[in-house]
Amino acid sequence: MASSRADPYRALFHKLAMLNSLSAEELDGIKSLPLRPQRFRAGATIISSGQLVSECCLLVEGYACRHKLASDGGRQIVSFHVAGDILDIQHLLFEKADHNVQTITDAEVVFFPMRDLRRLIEERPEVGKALWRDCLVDASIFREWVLNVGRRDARMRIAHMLCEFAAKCEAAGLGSPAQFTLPMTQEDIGDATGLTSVHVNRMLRQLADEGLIARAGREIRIADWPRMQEAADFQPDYLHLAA
Amino acid sequence: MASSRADPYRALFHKLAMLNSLSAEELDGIKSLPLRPQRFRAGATIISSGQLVSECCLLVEGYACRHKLASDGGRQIVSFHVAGDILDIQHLLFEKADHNVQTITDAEVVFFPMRDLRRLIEERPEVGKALWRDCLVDASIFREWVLNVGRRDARMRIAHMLCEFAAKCEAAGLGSPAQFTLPMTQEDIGDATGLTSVHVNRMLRQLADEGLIARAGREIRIADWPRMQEAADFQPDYLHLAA
DNA sequence: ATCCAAGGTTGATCCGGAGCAGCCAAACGT
DNA sequence: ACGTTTGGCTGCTCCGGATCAACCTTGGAT
Repeated sequence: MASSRADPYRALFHKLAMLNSLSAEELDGIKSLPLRPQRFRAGATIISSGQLVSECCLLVEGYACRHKLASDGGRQIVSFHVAGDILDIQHLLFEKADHNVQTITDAEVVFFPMRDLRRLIEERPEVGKALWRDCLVDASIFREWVLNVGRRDARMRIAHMLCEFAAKCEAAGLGSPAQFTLPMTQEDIGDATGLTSVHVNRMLRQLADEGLIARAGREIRIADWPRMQEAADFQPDYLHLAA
Repeated sequence: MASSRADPYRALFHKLAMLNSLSAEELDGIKSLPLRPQRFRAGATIISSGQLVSECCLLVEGYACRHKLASDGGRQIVSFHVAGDILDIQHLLFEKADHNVQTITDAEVVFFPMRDLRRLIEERPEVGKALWRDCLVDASIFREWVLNVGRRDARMRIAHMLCEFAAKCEAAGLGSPAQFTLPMTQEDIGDATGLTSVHVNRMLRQLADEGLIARAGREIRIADWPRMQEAADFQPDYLHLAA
């Protein structure tokens, strides 16, 4: 990871540009928001469930996830995030966090005061629309995850999770299905798919044995992307990457 | 079900009033939207995945659900809906449906042209804020469902689903945990919780044997609400029913 | 009054993934 | 260079929930 600070807006603007046509004034509006950068170590908790939140958190570099805890202590990851993702836009309208946000790798984030963001949205409704759209994509992904953990078997669940992550990385300019980094542990993958890390390990091996993926450390290569999508029941429509 | 048409706004305004302080002008703006009422039989499909949608669908009476299909034909219900719920607000910003909307009972809905709704939101940003909030609540519920199907055992999953539905019904003025109607079949409950209808049946019996619920036809009574919430790991915060 | 279709109920068997245990390899701090 | 920690890997056993198969109940339709 680079030791110098990355441009905090690059990844976000790259994402916004794909789907929304924001004017230079609107982007300047975002740039003029006061911000507070902060670095977190891998595994650090950025936001805890129940906490009152008055800032909006943008992931600038690294990887993060959101998760909830069951009464028996079981952890369910509900989303993975890459640079450019806003991690808690829901606090624009809710005071209290209903889930946790945690880093997966060392990460750099910036915080915007929610109050200033609200004002910007009032002045520049197009910015609000872009962020609203982002919420809707999030919700669509959650729906797909309900399907994934509710109705697919272990092998397919993991294949699907890999496809989605590959697609997200590609959209963020962090690689392609043919070559990307899988930053999370097998334990994390288990917590995202409702499986144990032991079983994740076996399924990854099986996918590799089938020639669907090739692993080298944390680098993953999917040689035959259409075949992998088929095996994963992955239809990327729900990511709404195209307008 | 009453044969005469219900006031299409009553349930929606009841819900909006709980969390948003919309002015009379803003509510009148909603009332002035052109609308097209339509009745559907139980089990009818209102919106199909992949379809282009240019109207917004409000459930006025009856019950509905949203679901996705896996490649093996398995159905995963991702949400249940009661009167007052908007069933597809995401089409405000997405053209194409990424999941299906289906009635559970005979139902009455009204359609608003999305174009007019967009215009209203531009003129009355508070209306947009109220709808945005609704999307965020939806997303929060999806996250809880991921946890439910990913990390809870069958008994708890069903108990949780019952608690959530009871809370939603109560908020909509359709009963209370002490007495409400469960309109869906055990097959539906299975499709929502990632279980088979056979196993749903056994778990419902078990919950009844434990005295947590009492069933009479499709009427459910939860005598000891705190004990049931405990058994279900149900903490209603994620529904964001309070401001 | 009778038929029939849905949905609810119960029993028997099977299997996918959990749980447990232990080992190995790489990365890290000192 | 060395111990320690963290994550990856593998074998074995067990169980929760799926699957298959009937049968029962209820409510419409005729």
